[in-house]
Amino acid sequence: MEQQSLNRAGLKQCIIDGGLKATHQRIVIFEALEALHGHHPTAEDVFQLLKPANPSISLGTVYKTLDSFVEAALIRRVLSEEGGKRYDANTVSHSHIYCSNTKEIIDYEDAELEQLLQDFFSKRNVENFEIKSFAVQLTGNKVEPDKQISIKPVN
Amino acid sequence: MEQQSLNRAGLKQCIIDGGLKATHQRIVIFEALEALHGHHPTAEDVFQLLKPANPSISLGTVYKTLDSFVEAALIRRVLSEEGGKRYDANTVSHSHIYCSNTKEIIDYEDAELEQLLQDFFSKRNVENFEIKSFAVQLTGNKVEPDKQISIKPVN
DNA sequence: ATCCTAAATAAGAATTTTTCTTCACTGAGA
DNA sequence: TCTCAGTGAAGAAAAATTCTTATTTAGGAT
Repeated sequence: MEQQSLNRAGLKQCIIDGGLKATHQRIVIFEALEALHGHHPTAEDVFQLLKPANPSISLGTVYKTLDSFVEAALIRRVLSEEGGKRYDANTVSHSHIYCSNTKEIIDYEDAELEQLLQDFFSKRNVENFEIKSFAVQLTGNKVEPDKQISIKPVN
Repeated sequence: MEQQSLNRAGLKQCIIDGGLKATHQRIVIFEALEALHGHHPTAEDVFQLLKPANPSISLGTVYKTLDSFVEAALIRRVLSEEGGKRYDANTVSHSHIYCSNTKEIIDYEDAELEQLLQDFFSKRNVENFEIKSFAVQLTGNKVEPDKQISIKPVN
């Protein structure tokens, strides 16, 4: 409980620093995003997580708040093949792997890769564009050791 | 006209090779996708392009067909921050630049970058994943020389 | 060439996702 | 404390996507 309070003060400051009023709704929404770290939630996901403890919160507010946060660069939109809007409180430059089987989006952090691209784009000049960020999008299939098909021999 | 007929035969074969029945609707949808090369259209975009010449085509068919094409790997879904489903008939590995001002998605083809990543991922082993493809997503702002603000001095 | 059948389509209803509108309310500075 | 621009709730509205059903069609078999 006390740690949550501490976090809340921090979150509040973040929101203010982003140039937004630090309302209760915004604070709990930000909190939910941090709780869902690595899950790349939709507005609906955040809403569902919040509802039990905040029965009066409105889905419209969640949508609007998430977009305000993105505009204030407090969070990011996550690129999606599936067509929904997804958000990520992790603003540190990182990449994602999209699993075409499970439709999951998984964080992929690779310092070496980051450096490689950093170097590349510091030299490379992209015509007519002021590049602000880059990330690698990997597509693949999860190889789950536990989901291996194993036919147990009779006897 | 004759070239279109030629293309149609080719497209038809593509569709069959993808394991799908080559219906008229599928052929004209594929044709529309090629015409919209580099535009990363939505289902609605394709529908609007097709409707004048194919008044009986149904939007639902366009949605379903595009998904069938993706499943058959004839086309790709384009990653989007905006949350809509976008498609691309260009299956050659390439990257995209997202312009946060105009919300446009622009193709970025860079052989050197492709090679760099190819090399990187041929060595790098991503745990629990069988990587099938990769692409760089750039975010930035278009610098349009013609859109410069210039205040003409009085007199 | 004709027939047959599984697959595909049109049409529109239904569902899901997102945005918008209105009005009441509240955070934070004067 | 007072004020007010910004914010929230609620739900209507709009946009995007999927589903249902009866009808039609492609392509293989006859």
